[in-house]
Amino acid sequence: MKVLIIDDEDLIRNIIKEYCMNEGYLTYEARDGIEALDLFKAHSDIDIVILDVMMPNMDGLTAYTQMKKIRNTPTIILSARGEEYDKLMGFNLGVDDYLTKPFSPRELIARIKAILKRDNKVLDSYVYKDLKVDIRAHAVYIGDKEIELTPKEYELLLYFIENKSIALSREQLLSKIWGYDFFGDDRTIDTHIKTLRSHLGPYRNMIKTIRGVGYKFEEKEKDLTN
Amino acid sequence: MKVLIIDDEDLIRNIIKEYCMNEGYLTYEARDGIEALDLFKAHSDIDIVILDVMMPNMDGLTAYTQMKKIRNTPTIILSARGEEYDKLMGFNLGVDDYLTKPFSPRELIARIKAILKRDNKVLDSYVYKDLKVDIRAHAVYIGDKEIELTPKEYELLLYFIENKSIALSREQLLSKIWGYDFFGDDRTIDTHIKTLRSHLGPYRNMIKTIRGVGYKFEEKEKDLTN
DNA sequence: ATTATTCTTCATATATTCTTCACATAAGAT
DNA sequence: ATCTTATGTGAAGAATATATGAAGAATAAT
Repeated sequence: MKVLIIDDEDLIRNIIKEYCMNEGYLTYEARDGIEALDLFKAHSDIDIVILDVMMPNMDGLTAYTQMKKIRNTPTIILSARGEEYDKLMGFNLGVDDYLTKPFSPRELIARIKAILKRDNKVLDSYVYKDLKVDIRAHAVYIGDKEIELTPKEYELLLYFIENKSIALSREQLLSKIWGYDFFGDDRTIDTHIKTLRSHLGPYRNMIKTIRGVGYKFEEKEKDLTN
Repeated sequence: MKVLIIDDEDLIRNIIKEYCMNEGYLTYEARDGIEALDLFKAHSDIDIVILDVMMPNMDGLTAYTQMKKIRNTPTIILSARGEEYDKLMGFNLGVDDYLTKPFSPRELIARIKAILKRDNKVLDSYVYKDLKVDIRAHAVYIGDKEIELTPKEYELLLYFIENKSIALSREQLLSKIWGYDFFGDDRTIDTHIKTLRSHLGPYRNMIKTIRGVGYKFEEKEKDLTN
């Protein structure tokens, strides 16, 4: 488990770090939003983010917004004041959890565990119109007909679903699905996208090409009538 | 219901015993792993084992290992040490439940009940078309003809039935059927799948291969017409 | 101890999937 | 409109995973 801790106060960071290490989690640390974003971009294997809203350079909410654009990683937000809570709600951001300082580290660890646990069995299934992905069965259906996907296609589709409406670069897809130790060609993605699309049949347009960037999965098929 | 209580502390043993008797369970008691094993061997009607990890002569985990070799009886492990490490190990070993001392006897009873309940709701027969598995008789039929399965094949089939429509990894099958202490090759599963399939004859396609993952048991034979 | 059965491993065969490449097509830029 | 660049696509060989057969090891039965 890898935790990204973002807080400008050394004391807080260290306490959190200690507790995380105690649980056997690996930690990355950042002092502000800029650092945090760099780390977040560089390490796609981060499992959870712990983020202080009050920070110099780039405030927590901005950093949070940016990170969500890159990847959908569970995040716990820390705040010194209760007022910030309203702000968060105002943003209507899908924050995973929220803690006000001062908090007990035990409480934090408990919440981390809860989120990671919840995350491990995130969705049992995904349904959009008559496209269904049953994760326990490791199967994909259109209507009641099962469509056979290869391992890579299945993983791709799952990753798209977990990150719907987020533009994903080829780099990102490679590192997340193929692993950091893949040194092949970017364009191999294209071929898998091709076959995945063809398997998705009428839903092929849910995978949208973003020229110069990569691909994005959206819950609306492009209009086929033109 | 017969409970084997293994703990070197008389006090703890007696408390557990009291509560068990209150529930109408019969109890066997052992002070250490050696005694426990003797009792366990002698009484094949033991329904559940409650085991302290810290004991003289033979420690709990060793005793646990030995018992698992003899029979697969649900086990609740007790530990005085709160370290997460032990807990994790416990769970990885396929223990049914885990409690850290001090625990409330009520909690223990609740867990015993949960396990026994889970254990009892196991179906006593499974039927699909003319494939019949009579669990009480430990026999499998296709039509009227009994098909002879080896122990591993039978356990595999049963586990598949209990987890139908769920993708099962080789790891999972190994740890559940072979036990956590099997250090052999993953691929030995394949061979058992092969022989089980061949024994299942016309139903061989109910065991579906999920490439890159493992196997899945489904209540529909793969369509052979295409 | 001997025999029979079952389990595990290994080598090989087969099937599927992955990757790359070349070329076609489409989108933006000039 | 043309050029440039990025993506789409089909095909083929490489890489990988699973299926299978056989043999020795382990276990249980006699």
